[in-house]
Amino acid sequence: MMKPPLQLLLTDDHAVMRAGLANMLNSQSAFRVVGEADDCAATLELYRKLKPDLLLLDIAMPAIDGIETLRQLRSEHARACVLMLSSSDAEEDIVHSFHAGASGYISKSARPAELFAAILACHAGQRVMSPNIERRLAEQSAGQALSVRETEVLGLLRKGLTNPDIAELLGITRRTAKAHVAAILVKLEAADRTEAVSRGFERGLLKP
Amino acid sequence: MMKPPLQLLLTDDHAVMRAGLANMLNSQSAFRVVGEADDCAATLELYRKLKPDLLLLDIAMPAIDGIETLRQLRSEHARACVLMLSSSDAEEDIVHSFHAGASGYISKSARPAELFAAILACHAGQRVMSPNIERRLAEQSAGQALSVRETEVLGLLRKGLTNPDIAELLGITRRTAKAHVAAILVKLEAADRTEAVSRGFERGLLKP
DNA sequence: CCCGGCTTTGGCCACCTGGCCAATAGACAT
DNA sequence: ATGTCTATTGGCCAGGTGGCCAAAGCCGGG
Repeated sequence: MMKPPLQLLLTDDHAVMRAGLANMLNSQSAFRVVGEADDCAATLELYRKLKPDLLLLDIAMPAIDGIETLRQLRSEHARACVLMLSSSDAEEDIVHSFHAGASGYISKSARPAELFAAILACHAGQRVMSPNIERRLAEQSAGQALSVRETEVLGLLRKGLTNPDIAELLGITRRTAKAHVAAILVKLEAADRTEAVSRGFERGLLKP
Repeated sequence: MMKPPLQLLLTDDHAVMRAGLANMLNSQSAFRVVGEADDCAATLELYRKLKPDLLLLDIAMPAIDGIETLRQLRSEHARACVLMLSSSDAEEDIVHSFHAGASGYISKSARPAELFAAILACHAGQRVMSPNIERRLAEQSAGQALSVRETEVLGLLRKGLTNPDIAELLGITRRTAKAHVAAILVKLEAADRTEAVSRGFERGLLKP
């Protein structure tokens, strides 16, 4: 006796990836792709309509990224089962995904069999991670996390703002702006604000 | 009477993408995926062995990226037909791809039918680009290209080096280093070196 | 053969930067 | 309640930054 296939919803802004993934998953009797979305709005709409067993959600998307999409979905469907698909493996994405309520996180570098297993495990209520992702999380937890304010300041540094600029924009003194920058430099192990921004991109704190 | 299917070689570091793509392409009678590679070395090796009609090559790869892989392949097989697959659509990648001898360039956001058409057109000897990529190239040619030296300096800025640091490293005076930085700021329309680095990431001049 | 771009170099100056000293108030966790 | 973390603020200073003036040699395309 066969179980009915799992109903899957796919979200990825790359049509080629969606089509390939759908093709591959549908060739497995355990899965059935019932819908595809290419952005946040379509995902929420299809989720309401289709009530899939699991959502496969790509992290990197233009405008509203996968993490924000996940947040919005969660606020509506608290028990949704969502497996994040990542290309970057930036540690920030992983941490944020789980904070936003992801059920699992798997890299696109995973072999198909690993993906299948991840979907099943995820649906069975387990927290799923690619082996190499677990390794990364462990080794990189050495890097301090930026506070909310610091992340905000990093975003301003990126735009080329000086400390006085930042102070005015945030309504604080330039001394305080300077303190935030100093904290960022320490936490990102950067020699100056320029290297800090570059580290921001490397760590996924900043998106191109 | 059917033509024999086109023999395709697939290169992408993401196994999920490869498998999905292979699945999709093989479901078309016009195509046949004869090999898959996940890095530069495997690509060169399989190309020699299989002599495919066309190589579908992903741009973004760790260690040796698609563009460098393309260069190496070209130096060996001058007439190879290579269609670049991109996730980023950064203009730098596109320009460099064609410089390195790509036959075509298509975004992963393209619909499957567009991909099929691109493969056929590419094999027929045409230069292929996604419509939205052509648009980008036109509108962004406004941005000046960095010279070789300037690109080199941008890479050093990213590491947090000061002008004196750069001067010493490159064996030039600090005045000259300063001149290069100034040129970079103008061309990237950046207010300071920090914004320049951030622009570098946005434009694909720098890779995370 | 000439034009244009790349690379190289000098000095002057107002401004910004990051390191150093130390301290207070609020939030959240234990 | 005690403690840790965060955000906030002040002044001093050596050194780096970016804008401004201008100009030379070299190389490849027209």
